[in-house]
Amino acid sequence: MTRDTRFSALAADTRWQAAWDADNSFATPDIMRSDNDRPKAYILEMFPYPSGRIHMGHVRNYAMGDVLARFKRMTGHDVLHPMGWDAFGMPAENAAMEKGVHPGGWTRDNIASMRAQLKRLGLAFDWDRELATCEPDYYGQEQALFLALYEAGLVYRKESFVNWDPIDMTVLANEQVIDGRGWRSGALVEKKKLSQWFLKITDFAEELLHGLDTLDKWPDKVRLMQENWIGHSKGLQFSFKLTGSSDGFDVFTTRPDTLFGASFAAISPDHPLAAKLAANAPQLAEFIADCRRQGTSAEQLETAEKRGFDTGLTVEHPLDPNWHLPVWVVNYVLMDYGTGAVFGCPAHDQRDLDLARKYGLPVHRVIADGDHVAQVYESDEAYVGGGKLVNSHFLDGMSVDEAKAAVIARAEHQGWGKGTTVWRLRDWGVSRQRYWGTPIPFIHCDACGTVPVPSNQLPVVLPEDVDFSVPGNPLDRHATWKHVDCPSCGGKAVRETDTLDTFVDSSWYFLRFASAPADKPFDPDVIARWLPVDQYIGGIEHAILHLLYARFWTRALERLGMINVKEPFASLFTQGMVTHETYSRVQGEGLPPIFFAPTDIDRTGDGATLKADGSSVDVGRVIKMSKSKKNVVDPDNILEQYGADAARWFMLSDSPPERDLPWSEAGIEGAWRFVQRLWRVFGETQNLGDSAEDKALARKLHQAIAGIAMDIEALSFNKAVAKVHALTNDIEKSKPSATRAEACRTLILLVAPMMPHLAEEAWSELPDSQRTAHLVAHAAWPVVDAALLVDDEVTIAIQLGGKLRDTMTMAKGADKADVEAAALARPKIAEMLAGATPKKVIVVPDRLVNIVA
RNA sequence: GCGGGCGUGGCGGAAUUGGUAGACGCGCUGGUUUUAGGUACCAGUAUCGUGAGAUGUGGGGGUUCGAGUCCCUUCGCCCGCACCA
Repeated sequence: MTRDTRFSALAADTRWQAAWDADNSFATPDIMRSDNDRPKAYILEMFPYPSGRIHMGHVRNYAMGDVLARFKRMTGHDVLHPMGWDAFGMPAENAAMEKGVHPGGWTRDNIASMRAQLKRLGLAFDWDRELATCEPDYYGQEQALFLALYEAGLVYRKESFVNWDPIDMTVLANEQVIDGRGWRSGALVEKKKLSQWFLKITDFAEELLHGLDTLDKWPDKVRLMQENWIGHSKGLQFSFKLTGSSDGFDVFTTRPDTLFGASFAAISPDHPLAAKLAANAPQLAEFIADCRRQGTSAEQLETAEKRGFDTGLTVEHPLDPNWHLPVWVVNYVLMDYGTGAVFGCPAHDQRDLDLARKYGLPVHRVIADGDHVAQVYESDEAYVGGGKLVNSHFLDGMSVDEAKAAVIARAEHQGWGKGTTVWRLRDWGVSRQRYWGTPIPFIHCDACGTVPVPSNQLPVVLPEDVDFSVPGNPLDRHATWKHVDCPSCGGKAVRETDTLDTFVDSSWYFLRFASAPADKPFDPDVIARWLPVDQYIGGIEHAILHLLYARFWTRALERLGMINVKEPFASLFTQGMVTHETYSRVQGEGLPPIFFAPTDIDRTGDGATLKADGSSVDVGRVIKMSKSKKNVVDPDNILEQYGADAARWFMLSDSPPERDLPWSEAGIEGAWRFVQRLWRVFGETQNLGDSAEDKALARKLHQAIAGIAMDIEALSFNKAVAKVHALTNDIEKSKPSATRAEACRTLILLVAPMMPHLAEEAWSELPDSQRTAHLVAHAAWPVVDAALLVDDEVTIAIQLGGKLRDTMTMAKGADKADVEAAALARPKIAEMLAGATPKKVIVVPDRLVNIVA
């Protein structure tokens, strides 16, 4: 049989994808089978939103999970590696409005084309477990879970603000608010209060915080971000009494030590007192209305210029009844945090200082900053560091922590306040005034109030006949869907027309992947076997919200006794983005630059020209691939040109997986050339040459087997790739031998998780006697000969005063004294020492000798 | 603004976690093979210096026999901020 000198990637991709399909190679084993003694591996990548096309970020994410899943299969695990679709969400409704298509049809078409793209990558998914959150068999079960949480008292309704577009008469997402205006209408966005559904995630604040301690296989940065997000803080809650009134309001502070530096009390524009005062004060009402045009995001609130309105009221200082502080309504105090009111201490809080300087309020130092102790505070930068208390009566001389404790103790003793813990975490608002989401299974009845939909009437299915020609929620104006009989009294009633936040959909999909019975959300016994997910892989942008919500949902179901796991993801890996340089040309003053796609560009040395006319364009920074900057590379073109294995290989090469990966034409071509190079090496599997053994190569082979396995386990794919390169170099440099032939055969297995099509092709060429399975997909990872892992000689560095001067080869494990003597005996070293006796000699076994002269 | 992260040759990065900085790849330079281009193969490639050598991990300072790694400080870039997914 003659062998092609070139590996035909396209033909191999098709052939082996068909073979895996026919063989059902990646079916999930029945984990409940009675004789099962294999370890399990649940490998999960964050499921994608079906936008229509996969992008390189997906390719990278799924290539990583795939390598791990295939590797785990080779190392004898029961593997669950599923794929599905986070299929509800705004883009489908936007498409409906812009193109007149139905969100369902648009979404399902997108799923079909993205599924085909993923299949072309040769990903080892169990497609039988595919799910889409927009299908009633999924969201119906989600409704059942939502009702279970409701029964358990974890769901409630309250009034809350939304971004309201007064022209389009619709609720906007934060991303639809640009510079305070609606993205379509351009209208100034207002905050509007609506009655909405909430999940009591705050009930779990403490658990979610302490649970982080058990997640030792999560990145520290993610745990830290979640810790800060949950935001456990201890402080003082106390009441300010309004001067000349028995009324007052509560404030919370984490800095009770600075109480003597107070110069005003501040309440949120959304504080009840502000609303009460505004009723008789048109200017204050106008100020509050103005604040509500700021939008709802914390970022907008905190970056906006600090502004305030003096209500004219004053409150008594709790430590000195004769000291009166003015009460201001300020735009940076959040109603959702603490009590919605604070005292302002400008010297030691930047926001308060900004406000004080703007309105000429007093600024008193109470914490000494080194030698600076004067009460009058001059700087425009607040001092937030530690130090001794000054200008603070009985607190003078104490440290910040002592003063905090002293003030709290006095407040508790005198009865005007108490030490309190507050959480930054807020309850999760899950209401969305939109069509394309899971209907919230409730019915509003004038007589009975808000009534859950009885479980035998689930799922509440979204109506298909909806009209997107006018803005707003089509469910709300649907002619028939919302009108139902009350399940309780049988009278006329209306359905809840809000749908669930799509984060709810992604908060339990990993359970449904493991077990998806038709009549209930999941089977707890099966969940008990598969969960937790052994390796979860996704973008760092999900570090807080998605991951926190999924943890909460899992704990809530556990509290309800529905499952027995507390933490859904045992190990988390956050991969970096795929980036590309940008090509642009300025159009003229005031105009945004025009961007060009990489496919329209010829890259020359340090510049770039347009293919169409050869004119030059500017090469811009390397940034995340995005449609608006046109710096995207379509995976389909790459697959067609180079095949799946080259694409996968490039995604895994070079950049550490947690860091960004800059896509380049040169890079993918390099990967493609390496695929061809391996193909040639795989042609040497039967070339025994003259010698039977090549000890040095055997050593390198076994070091590679062990090293690559370790790197894959650690998801350090770039290092695994480097080791494959190094072994390939070693094989090519060595003379034909039985060892070399064996190394070539073993190399097939080593690259199989990363380049499965090439591996199958090479594997199929081996005689049956050299194959442990008919497909490499079923083959076992090669066994390491531990005796070959250690070298018997090591190179030892010789330093003089920490600078490298010489190296020598010694037997591994050589005695310290021998190593020292050998180093001192080196002619170069002796010459440099010139007979002087070293002060000190440091010997690091098998590593180096440092001689301090 | 708040929270988190990253920074090493022309480029992506490696460095057994305080012990020979630059593995491996890309690119580039020179050469061989090929009708030619591509492919493939061989050699070289941190910087300065003819050399011995010196310098070098964003900048500055420190700890240490020894720092890319630890500490302080500073600059730049990226991610998240609760209705994007």
